[in-house]
Amino acid sequence: MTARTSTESARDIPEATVARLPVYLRALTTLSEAGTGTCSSEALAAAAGVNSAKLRKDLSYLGSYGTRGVGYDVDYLRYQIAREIGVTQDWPVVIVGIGNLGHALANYSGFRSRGFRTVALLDADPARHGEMVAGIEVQPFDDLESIVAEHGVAIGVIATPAVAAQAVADRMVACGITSILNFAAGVLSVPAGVDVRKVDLSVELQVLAYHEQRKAQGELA
Amino acid sequence: MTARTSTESARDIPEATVARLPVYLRALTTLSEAGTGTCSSEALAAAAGVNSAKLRKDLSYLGSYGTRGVGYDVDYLRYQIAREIGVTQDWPVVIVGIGNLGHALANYSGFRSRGFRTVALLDADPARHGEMVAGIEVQPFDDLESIVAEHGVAIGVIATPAVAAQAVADRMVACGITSILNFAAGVLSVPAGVDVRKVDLSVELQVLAYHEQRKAQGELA
DNA sequence: TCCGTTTTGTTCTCCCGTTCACAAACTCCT
DNA sequence: AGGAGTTTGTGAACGGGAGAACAAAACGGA
Repeated sequence: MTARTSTESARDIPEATVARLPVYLRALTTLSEAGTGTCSSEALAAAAGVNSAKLRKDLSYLGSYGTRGVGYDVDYLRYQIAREIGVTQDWPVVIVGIGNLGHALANYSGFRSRGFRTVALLDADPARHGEMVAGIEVQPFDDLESIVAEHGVAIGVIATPAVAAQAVADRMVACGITSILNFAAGVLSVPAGVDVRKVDLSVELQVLAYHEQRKAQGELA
Repeated sequence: MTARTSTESARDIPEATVARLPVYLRALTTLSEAGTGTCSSEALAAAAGVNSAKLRKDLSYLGSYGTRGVGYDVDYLRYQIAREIGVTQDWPVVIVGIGNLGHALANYSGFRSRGFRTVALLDADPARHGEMVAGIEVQPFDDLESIVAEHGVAIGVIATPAVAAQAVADRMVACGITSILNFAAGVLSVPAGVDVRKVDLSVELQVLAYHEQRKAQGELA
């Protein structure tokens, strides 16, 4: 899904593993807050909802952070995963398109608590400019370039209607953004070296509908 | 991701293909609206953002709906895919948790236009009851059972805080819902036969952060 | 110190999904 | 009617990820 064409680095962690690391991170945070100091791969796997063998294999890509016969130190492992996926540092993020979804994203606490700082909310509609959302003022989309330059933004979020998405993406790429999270429908085309991840709510529902339909067919057969 | 333990049916379409069918469906709709009557696998694949060989293989699981040397009839193929994933019929949906995200979901036009009808918005907070969102009144969560029974709801959406999610899922399952779209953080445990799909916004950003960090490391190496 | 217990890290095998490559099938032109 | 040109549908090779199984390593008790 995510196009990777940039430079290869020493250890490359499988894409499937990368997608699970944030899940482990969250499980570890929960365990830590519950006062757990050490946990086995079995326990952590249960908390993360995966197979323990898969968990151990995933962690082995990062290094050897466990102790045989004992398990993993929760806080230590948590730090190692956070460092590996880069959430120990602070990532400035720009959100474009402050409709219903943009509002929800701006207010979503899960971003800030995980190292993502929303530095600007942009919208092309002048009627929205000046509105305060989640303590941040909505600014004109044309301010994109100056904001990206000022804060060194590398990650952009697109929450606009589908028709505007490609134009927004082009502007983002032009001013140096290299990672895009896209909530708009349709396919974005971006140059090599730019990562795009897409979240499509209606696709998720349609997949559920397919399985639901199959269940119904099975019953009357 | 999605646990499938229900009855196996005649043709089983690979999970990866099922996830792409909605994308093809959208591309076909766009083509149809642009007045295109026929298209090749190459053209459709470009519109959907996939490899043409993959597209043809995916479509071959549904049947043989193309014509060699010509391509696919846009409207005919669109109908076939829609029928296969079950969006020719109307799916009643319940949304639980009418915070920022719940608002966005209730207002999201992509659901209704794709055969999903929001029949109820539920929230445990009495302060929200009676509020009109997207033309629908927010009702108490305790009305879940009666609403599900009345409308024959099979699909539920969870947009609550993480702490409430498991309890909501349990109630949903107890009253007959068999497909859940979960936006809350954390792992849901449900009995076999119930499908859960999870959308985790912060996981998506963290995956981007990982790749972004790698790009940065590559530059200074 | 030595042995049994626990748990990690890793190897091996299997399966699913992707991609290539090509034969079959259809259209159009002569 | 026949041949050239297109495009589908699919067989086969390939690569990556999932899970089982086990050896290596640490701990604890006698």
